[in-house]
Amino acid sequence: MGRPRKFDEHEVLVAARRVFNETGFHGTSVDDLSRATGLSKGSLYGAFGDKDALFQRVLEDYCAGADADAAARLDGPDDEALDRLRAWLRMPEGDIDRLGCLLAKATAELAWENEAVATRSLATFETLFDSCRQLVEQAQRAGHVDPAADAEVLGGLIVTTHRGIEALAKAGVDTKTLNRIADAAIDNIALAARAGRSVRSA
Amino acid sequence: MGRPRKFDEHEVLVAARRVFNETGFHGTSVDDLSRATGLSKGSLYGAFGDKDALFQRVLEDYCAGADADAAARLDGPDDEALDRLRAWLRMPEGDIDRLGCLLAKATAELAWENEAVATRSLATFETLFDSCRQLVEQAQRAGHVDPAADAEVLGGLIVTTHRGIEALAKAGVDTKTLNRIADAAIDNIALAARAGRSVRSA
DNA sequence: AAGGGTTCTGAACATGCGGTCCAATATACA
DNA sequence: TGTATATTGGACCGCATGTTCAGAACCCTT
Repeated sequence: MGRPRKFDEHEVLVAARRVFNETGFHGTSVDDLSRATGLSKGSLYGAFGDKDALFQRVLEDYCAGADADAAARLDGPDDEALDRLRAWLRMPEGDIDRLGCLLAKATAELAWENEAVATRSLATFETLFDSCRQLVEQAQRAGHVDPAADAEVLGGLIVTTHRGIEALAKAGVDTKTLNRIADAAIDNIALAARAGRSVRSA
Repeated sequence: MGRPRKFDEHEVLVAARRVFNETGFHGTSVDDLSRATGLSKGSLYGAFGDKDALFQRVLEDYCAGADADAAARLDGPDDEALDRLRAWLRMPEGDIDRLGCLLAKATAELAWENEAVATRSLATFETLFDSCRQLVEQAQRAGHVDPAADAEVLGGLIVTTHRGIEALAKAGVDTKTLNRIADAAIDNIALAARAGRSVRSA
């Protein structure tokens, strides 16, 4: 009964995400969203509620995808774990559906006033922490990272590097430089397997 | 001649920066700025021009300070260079006047539409790259980092880590975790001095 | 003391925003 | 085909925003 929807919900969320990514939450008007999604304002409100609710749906959709990607990254032989981490850090060719984009807006613009946004963002970050920790552990089992190293901290370091790369990319640093940095980050972690002690503690 | 200003320009810029940092550019109304600075809206417009111009002044003021700090960090003996980098990466106790704050807003919200903002932000990032490269070179001279390592890439990696830490801090990751990550980042660079080769190239 | 020049004040303005509503339309079922 | 139900797209409203302006306040010079 009743008329069925003419649009695909997920596609709308993706289109909306693109706009939010470009112009931020407060910088995006509902008219912008209407134009980008092809839905009229009335439809948007009918389907998703107000602008805040729509953003939260977009964020949820995005975080769910990021969580799934993080889980998928765990699949594979131990001796390729470092390569998977490396691939994750390097900038994609096609360009920018990187994690940080929306989360950066979310945490920078909304987290301070919207608890739900803050909570959801942090949850995805913790998923990332955990997935990176597990990948480091895989690399440890493969003998690519010092088994005595703290996998949790190294995993955190990788997430941090990822977020930093994304931030610098947005600031305009060129891809080649960022990819060299990504490689260095992985190489340094691999190197940690060999030495095992810092200069400081020596 | 003429009536003298009742306010200190730099103080106004700092107050404005604090507001921009909290609520972002589009999320901050001129009334907010008026309240925070103690200046009436008319005065703000008279002294700084419109909102965009004020933001650019704030950014310039902030970047200049960041540039100066970067230069100051270069002063000191070579064998303390790594410690200076470590201190820079660790979260300050007092809290958040960190670099990334305003630059994050600037690049995330305005860079895409305001060329001047993008240019100024990138310039400060390149100052940072250079200062970190020099610090790594100091550490190399002190024997704390492999002299054969690429100081430019390692410097870039440190800037990246710094930005990542700042991003995670904003996302709500606790300070203790972030400081462990900061330490690991430095330790890994120091370790690079010992091994010198990555697992990959082995 | 008077005048000129500059700044402050606060109210007013035009614009664009987020949010709401509704008549017309399209679909599914009986 | 007819009826019920949802969607649609645009018109509409109240409000907050960025911006401006005329007049008052103030300092310096003469």
